Amino acid sequence: MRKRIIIIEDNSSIREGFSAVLDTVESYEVVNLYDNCEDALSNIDKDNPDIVLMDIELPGMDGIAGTVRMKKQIPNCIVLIITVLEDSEKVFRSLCAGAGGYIVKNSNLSEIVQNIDEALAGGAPMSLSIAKMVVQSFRQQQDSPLTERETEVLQSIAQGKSYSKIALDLFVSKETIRTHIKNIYRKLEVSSKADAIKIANSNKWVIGRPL
Amino acid sequence: MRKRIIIIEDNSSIREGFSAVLDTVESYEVVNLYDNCEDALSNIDKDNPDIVLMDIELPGMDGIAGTVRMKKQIPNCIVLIITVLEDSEKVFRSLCAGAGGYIVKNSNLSEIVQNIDEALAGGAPMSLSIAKMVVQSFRQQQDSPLTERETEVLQSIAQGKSYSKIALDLFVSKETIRTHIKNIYRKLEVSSKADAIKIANSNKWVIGRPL
DNA sequence: TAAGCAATCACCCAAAATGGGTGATTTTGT
DNA sequence: ACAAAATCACCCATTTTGGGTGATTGCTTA
Repeated sequence: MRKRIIIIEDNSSIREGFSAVLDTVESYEVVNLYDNCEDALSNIDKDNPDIVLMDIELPGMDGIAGTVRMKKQIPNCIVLIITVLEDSEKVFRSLCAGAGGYIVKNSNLSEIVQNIDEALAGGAPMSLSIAKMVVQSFRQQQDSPLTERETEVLQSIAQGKSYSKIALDLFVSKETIRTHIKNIYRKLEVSSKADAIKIANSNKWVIGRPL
Repeated sequence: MRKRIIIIEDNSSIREGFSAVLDTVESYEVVNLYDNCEDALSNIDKDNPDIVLMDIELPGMDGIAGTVRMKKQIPNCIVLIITVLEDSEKVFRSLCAGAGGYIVKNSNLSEIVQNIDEALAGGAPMSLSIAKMVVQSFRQQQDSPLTERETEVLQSIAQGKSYSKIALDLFVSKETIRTHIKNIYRKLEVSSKADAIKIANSNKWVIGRPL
């Protein structure tokens, strides 16, 4: 049976281009084209796609939120993100949202078909370059102004712990933790937990994920 | 000039095996073998390695902490983790710690040499399977008991924001946020921010990384 | 050796945040 | 139409937080 494909992409050239290209493939059937998620979502049951090609940058609901809803509606469909490999943050978030893989915008027909077939076959349709990019984005920077202990404390703050709890966990006095916090605030030039976490995170001075 | 290599691995068979194999390569020089990080660290300046092959599971300081200190001592050296591809959590953490790549324990000579040469060449010596595994570990679970709004609120909590700040950001009253928190606590059967974050994180009900 | 940094701890204070309770209304989706 | 979700309000006591101004110990490095 031919695989049903829908394309959600606001750039009409790219949208029509992909569509034209995919329609030449025997085993595919492009059932619908959309320039936004909302319309696609409201037709999703009728379209009943096997594959969704989704742009990340979209007017209204973006491709990440769209992916979440799409997977909720029809969990068996595979969402492939159409990307230009620029924003590793967005790529990462769409992965978390349940995207099944990627298609690079300037791919040629055979690459696109290969990606889709990989996805259909259940393999992880993720190119090495994308995986590397995402993983790369987790590398900790080495030039943090924070000491190891301060990083540890900030990490605990990011886990929502109170000063007292951190003190217990690190076997020191609450006052010691307070001192560390004060030093962290001074070094990062902030005066609240949220700001400290934001600064430290954007500079990758702490590990992004609570472990 | 021959590249200086040290191997840190507590299993003597693997350690000696790698050493023997690498010594047959013209461009490599295995300068030392260790069965723990501590000894390796104290000799690091003398050994002055270009490449460190490091096991993750080690007695005493583990390979992740070892990687951090190693990179701090000699930032230019490349740490390659010797792994059996089992624990995606550990793999992820070693990436964050600054590991430059991976070598699978059962690799044959040509694979090992290829990985090391890739690392030396500055490429990211990471197999697709490892990258996939790590990225996979970030997939959000779909069966969260939390609503979208509640997830959003918990996410903000994990960013260290106060109820007032969250209320401002989401354009609702502080009381609304408090209600959401109460519902979150009830659903997760906890009664503190830290516990809620811990539960939600271990079940991947929130995206692991603060964005 | 002296200076500097890191890590530890203490006490003061006022403002803010938190957790729990008990309500309510409106919107949304099925 | 019913249930779930999202919104808001006011009560209460306790804890947490941020800022200040100290101090001691140990390590490193100029």
